[in-house]
Amino acid sequence: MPVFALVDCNNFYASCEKLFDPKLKGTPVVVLSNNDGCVVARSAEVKALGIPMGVPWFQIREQARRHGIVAFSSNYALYADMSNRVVEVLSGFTSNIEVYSIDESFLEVSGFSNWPGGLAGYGEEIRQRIADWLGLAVCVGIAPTKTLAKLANHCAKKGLAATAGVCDFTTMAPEMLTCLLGRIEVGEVWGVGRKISARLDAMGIKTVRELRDMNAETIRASFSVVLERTVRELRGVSCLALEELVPDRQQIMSSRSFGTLVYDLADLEEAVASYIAKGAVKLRTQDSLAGAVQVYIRTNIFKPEVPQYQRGVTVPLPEASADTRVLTAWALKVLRRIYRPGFGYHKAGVMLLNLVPRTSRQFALFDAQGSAMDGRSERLMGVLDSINGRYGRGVLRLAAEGVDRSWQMRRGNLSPGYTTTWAGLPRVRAN
DNA sequence: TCTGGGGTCCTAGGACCC
DNA sequence: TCTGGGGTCCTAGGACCC
Repeated sequence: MPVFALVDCNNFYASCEKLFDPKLKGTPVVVLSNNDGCVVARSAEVKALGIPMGVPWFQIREQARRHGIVAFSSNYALYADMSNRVVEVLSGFTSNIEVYSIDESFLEVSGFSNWPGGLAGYGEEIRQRIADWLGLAVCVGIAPTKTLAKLANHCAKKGLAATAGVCDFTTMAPEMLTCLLGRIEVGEVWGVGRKISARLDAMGIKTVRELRDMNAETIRASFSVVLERTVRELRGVSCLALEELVPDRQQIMSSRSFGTLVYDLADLEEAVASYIAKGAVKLRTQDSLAGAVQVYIRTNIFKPEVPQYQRGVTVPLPEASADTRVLTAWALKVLRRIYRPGFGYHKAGVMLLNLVPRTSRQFALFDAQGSAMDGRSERLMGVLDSINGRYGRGVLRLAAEGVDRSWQMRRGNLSPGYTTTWAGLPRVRAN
C-alpha cells in the first residue's frame, strides 16, 4: 500500500520575494502576473486583509496603497531557482519524488513509517530542513492517496487537526477523518473545480464527506470517469500513481499580452518571432520536433466597446522541425495571412503542435535537399543554444525578433535576480 | 491606463472503414 | 414492407490543474 506525502510551499512567490529583503518581514506582499496584470500570490498579511486571488491589480491599487501592500512583478527566474532548491532538499529524503508544480511535490513515503515520530515526524523533519536550509515554509499532507494527501495538506495549512504544518491521515481514527472531511467544502477537492462544484452543490453534495460517500457508478454516469476516480481516491483507494518521469510535452505554447496596444504588422512579427524562438528552445530541450505551428492574435477582450478581431490558424509543416529559422518562417507566413490592419492588438501567441521525438523523424518525400538531410541545422541550433545557455537567453537571436521591442510586457516592480544574476546577488553588511 | 500563461485529459460527434 | 453492426481516427469543446 502506497503512502503519499504532498509537500507544498506556503505563499510561494510572495515568500521568495520576502526571503531576500528582511525589511519586508511583517509587510503585506503580493506578486503580480505578467504585465503586472493580476494578483497571483499573496503573503499571509495580504490574505488576512481579504484580498482575493486573481483580482486585477488596478482594481485594488488604491486599497493596496492604504494598507502599505508592496507589489512585485513576476520574477520567474527567482521562483524557478528556489523551486529547484526545494526539490534538491527533498531529494535528500527520498528519490521517489514527483515534482508536480513549481511549489508542490509528491513523495512516496510508505517505507518511512518506522521513522521516529512516525510519518508525521518525517514530515516535521522535512519542514524543519527546508526552513533551516532555504528559509521557506512548507506544509506536509500525508495520506494513502494523492487526492487525500492534497486534502491533508489543506488541513495542515488551515490548522485543521494538524500540528505545526503537518497533517497525517494515515494514523487518524476513521471517525475523526470522516468528521474532518464533513467540515471541508467539496470545492477544495483536487479535481473539483468551479463548474463541478456548482453541479454537486445543486445535487445537495456540499462537503468532501458527502462526495466520498456517493455511489461511484452514479458519479461516473452523471459526470465522468475522472470524478469517479476522485471518489475512489477519497475512500483511500489509490488510483493515481506517483509520476516520477516527466513525460515529454505534447504541445508547447508561448504567448504574451503586450505592454501597450500593438497596431503594426512589423511589431507583431517581432513578437511572434520571439515567441517561436522561446518555444523552439523548449522543443529542442526535450529533443522533439514540431509537425505544425499555430499563430494567433487578438484584440483586448476586456474592451468590448472597441472593434474586436481575433484569429488563429494552424499550418502543418511539410517536414517536422526544431529549427528556429524554419519555424519562424512558417509562423510569419501565417501571421501575415491573419493580420488585419486597423485593430489594436493586445495579445499574440504561438503553439508548436504534433510534436514527435527527433529520433523518429519522418523525412519529406520530395525534399532530398532539405535541411533534415545534412545535419547543419542541428549543429547550428546546438551552437545557438549553447551560446545563449552560457551568456543569457536571447544574446544570440534572429534579427526577426527585433531590437527595440516596444511591445514588451510591463514589469514595473521586478525584484533583482538574487540567485540567478551576478548583479542581483544580495549584499550583507556587517556592522 | 490597467484584466496571466501554460498545460493535460476526457467526451461527444462526425467521417470513414468493412 | 423493409435499410446492421462494429469499429477507428480526428477535432472541438469543456473541464481541470498550478
